[in-house]
Amino acid sequence: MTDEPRMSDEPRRPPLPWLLAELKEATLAELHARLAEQGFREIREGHGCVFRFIDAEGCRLTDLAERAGYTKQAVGEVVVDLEGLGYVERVADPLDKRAKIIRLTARGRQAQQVARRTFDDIERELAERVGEERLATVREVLEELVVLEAAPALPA
Amino acid sequence: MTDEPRMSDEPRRPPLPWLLAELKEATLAELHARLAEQGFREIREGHGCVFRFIDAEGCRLTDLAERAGYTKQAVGEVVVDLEGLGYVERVADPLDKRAKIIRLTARGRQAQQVARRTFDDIERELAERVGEERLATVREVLEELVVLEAAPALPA
DNA sequence: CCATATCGTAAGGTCCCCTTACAAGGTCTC
DNA sequence: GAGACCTTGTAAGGGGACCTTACGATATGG
Repeated sequence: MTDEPRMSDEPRRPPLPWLLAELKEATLAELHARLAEQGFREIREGHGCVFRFIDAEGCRLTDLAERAGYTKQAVGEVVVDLEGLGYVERVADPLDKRAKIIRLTARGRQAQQVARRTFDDIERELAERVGEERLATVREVLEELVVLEAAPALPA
Repeated sequence: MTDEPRMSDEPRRPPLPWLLAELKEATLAELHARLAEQGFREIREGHGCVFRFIDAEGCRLTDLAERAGYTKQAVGEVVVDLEGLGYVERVADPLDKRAKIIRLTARGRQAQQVARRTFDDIERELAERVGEERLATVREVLEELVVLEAAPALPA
């Protein structure tokens, strides 16, 4: 193993979190640029927690918040915003008068579909640039590490 | 090549930007946790643009801002903050009365050193978990993509 | 000497997320 | 059923990390 302790005159390599953040920013910027091109100019990064986690028949704010790992207030604001933009609608839950069912509108579903396709497109293009296998390794490693990180305590 | 267009009933894989963001958050949280353990509790993520880019003899705000890719105002606020915390000091530039030289204090250098070591520690631990080669691939691919992304136009 | 560029700062705004607090509606127990 | 107790969503406020616009003070180059 080449285990040189790093000479102090050689340039430091970029911190891993910075690399991760940069690529995240780049890919996300690309996503939103392409969404904008296709008519979804008002969609911002923060809206993702709804588009990503909402289910097809709709669900409650509490569910979205839990899946996204955010507070209900945070997601609530996003939902209000998306409702104003016409991507989402809220209807009273017939089974629970406290709750409201949040559902994608037709336009919302369209946006979701375009976003998903675009994510795949972007990832495919990255694979073309660095090699399919290598990018596959990146995804695998990330998934492993993120899942591990997300399981801090074993269920009793 | 296994090129199945993804059955609509199989669960969607997590978006790449999300994986990147998650691992970034996890590693950065780990960094700050370890910094806190070692007495650098006040250091926050936003301070990184100074610790990362300042040079040993100190430099000007403008330099920091350019290296970090932020505005002078943004970095200026960080510098004020770090000065208040005793990690940085500002001295008048003898060669230019407009400018001030920003330098790490002894404590600042100590923090920088600990942070750098900790970045390396964390990365080494990740490598132990997923395999040295695989993590090396991750870093290589990230560096390639980030560098490519950062060079949008060829210099004339 | 004067136009112009650069150094840092001031003031205010945006985005994305959090905490604390609460009213309205469910649920469970006796 | 009548409380006690949990949920559901909202209101109000705050913080961190950035940005834009604008400026006063110094440097630089005709």
